Amino acid sequence: MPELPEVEVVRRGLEAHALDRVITSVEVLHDRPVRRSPGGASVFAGALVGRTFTAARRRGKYLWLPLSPGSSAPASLPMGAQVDDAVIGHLGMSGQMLVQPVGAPDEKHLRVRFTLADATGARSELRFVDQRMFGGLALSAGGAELPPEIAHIARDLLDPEFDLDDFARRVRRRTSGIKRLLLDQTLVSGVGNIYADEALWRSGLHGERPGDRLTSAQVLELAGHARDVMSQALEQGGTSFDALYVNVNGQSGYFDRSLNAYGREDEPCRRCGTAMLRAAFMNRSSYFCPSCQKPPRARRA
DNA sequence: CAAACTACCTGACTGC
DNA sequence: TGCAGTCAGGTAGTTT
Repeated sequence: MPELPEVEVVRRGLEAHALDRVITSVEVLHDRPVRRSPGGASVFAGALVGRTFTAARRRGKYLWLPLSPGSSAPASLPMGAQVDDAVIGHLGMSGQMLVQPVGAPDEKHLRVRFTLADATGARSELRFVDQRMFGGLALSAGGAELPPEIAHIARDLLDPEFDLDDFARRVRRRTSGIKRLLLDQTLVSGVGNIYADEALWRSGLHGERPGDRLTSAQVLELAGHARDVMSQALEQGGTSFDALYVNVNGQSGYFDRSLNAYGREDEPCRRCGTAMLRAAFMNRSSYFCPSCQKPPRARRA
């Protein structure tokens, strides 16, 4: 499951292999991944032919690819509606962006195929592959700046402009459990279930501790741990786009070697030896050490 | 506004 | 062997 480090690897791969090439054709093999694109598959494909991706940018787990100028807005949209300044992408649970030679066998879950031609005319394919289709691609009027569709997504912990003090202030105004707040993309983006559990374990905090019962220092330490876990994963992540397929499938080795909390039910805590627990949380699981991460006392009524 | 819930997806796995 | 059930989980949308 791609989390922020994996998405950053994908962004770098796109930057290296998908920019400054003319899109000569777009084939949408399944409608669902373009479900949020205005006008659907036909507008999506039609608007992109002849255009060029000019950059690969990221906010949290969202990617966007600004486009070279187009001729006009698609006729099927209302007058003045402009939707084709960038392509927004999200990998969801199982999405991959692959660069393949023209004619390489289709992946089982290939959803969208872009054929690209470089200045010499040499062609390649950019493919969006997504088994479970939580992810998707969409046209946006956003352009080079943050597209409006993802304006609600906060900066992430690897972003030099992330405002730690503001984050701590906002967390400490909330009554929800800290794990829920870590996963709230309007407070901080890019933290998924795995890294949330890791950061909480490193901080010795239970995920149900309410935000307003944390000190500023605790929030700052937690954010630091979350940032460290993700930057370490990024360092160990793929170095070449060829390795991307492996990385995006979670086989980079990072998860096997470096996780201290996620997936370790009944295994000894690497700090104190106590058996780790698993608890149901938001239709998924939380893993924690019951000794290092004490649950909060019930709030007085 | 904040909080909490559900829907969306497919495939691997488990138990009968 | 098959079939039903469970689990994985990010985000948008709805409800309270």
